[in-house]
Amino acid sequence: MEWMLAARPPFSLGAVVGSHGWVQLAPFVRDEATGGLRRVERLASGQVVELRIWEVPGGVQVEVVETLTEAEQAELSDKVSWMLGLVQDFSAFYALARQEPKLAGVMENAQGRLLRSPTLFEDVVKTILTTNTAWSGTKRMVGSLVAWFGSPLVASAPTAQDESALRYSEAPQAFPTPEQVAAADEAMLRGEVRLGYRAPYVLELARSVASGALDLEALRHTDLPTAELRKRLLALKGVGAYAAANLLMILGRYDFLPVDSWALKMVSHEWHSGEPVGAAEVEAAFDHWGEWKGLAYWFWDWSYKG
DNA sequence: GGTAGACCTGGACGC
DNA sequence: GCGTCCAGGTCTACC
Repeated sequence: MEWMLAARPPFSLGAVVGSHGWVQLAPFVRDEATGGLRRVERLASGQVVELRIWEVPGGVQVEVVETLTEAEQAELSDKVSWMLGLVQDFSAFYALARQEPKLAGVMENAQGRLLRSPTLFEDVVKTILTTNTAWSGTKRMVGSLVAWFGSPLVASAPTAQDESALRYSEAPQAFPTPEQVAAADEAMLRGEVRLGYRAPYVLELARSVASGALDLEALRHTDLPTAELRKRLLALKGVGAYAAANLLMILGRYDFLPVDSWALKMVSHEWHSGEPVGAAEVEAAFDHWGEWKGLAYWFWDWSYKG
């Protein structure tokens, strides 16, 4: 079955998919045939489906092979809308960006939305797995986590033994739920999934969410001030200044910059003749963009391409 | 509040 | 093929 979801204009699915590296992380798959997205998703009912999403005039078309109940279809619509930021409004940012040649074209290209996962749990895990590692390491760790703990798209009838046994699978799988990760132990996350020292961070996060002690998903729709929301994120083990800023961007708050080694290099060449700079210089470079500084930084047309 | 060192892995490099 | 070095953010202990 398939259905259409409307998007606030301007909208470009290609711009969302290309907004950052998330599309390269399982279970996201870039759909080369349509320029859109594919993704295996587990529904609240436990059913596992493969979503296909492509752009149509006015929004996106969503397709799954399976027949869904009304509730399941509504759940998927909510997830797709959140992932693609279909209702996000960037008109205030575009009005400011119009004055800045380095941001020329952001409105015409419908830039602003950042691809996000259906749950904040998934985005926090992925963000933790971007820290202190190369991008290839992030892809490997996320892929391994999905392969070990995700729900398979096509499951044979499980036996009692299968239910308790963990099996690595490269078949298409959904991102694991907090409960599925919480059932692991740290040694397994270190030794098999090879998360390294990040293993206890991911495990603690999963167990906090699974036990109900931490309502992470509530932060997706909170009206907390950005500074307070940042404090909540920084309270998560493994989430520091960079990771918190990255997550705030995903949550639609752009007041803080995700300053990493790449940002330091770019700002160094853009405004300091290649001389080493610190986080303060990066912040200063974009401070005048106020609540939009994160987006200005993200879509800046850097002179240095190295 | 600021800083040094440890954490873990994969890739680059030299032998 | 093996060993060494380095890059990549965050945490903890210490000052």
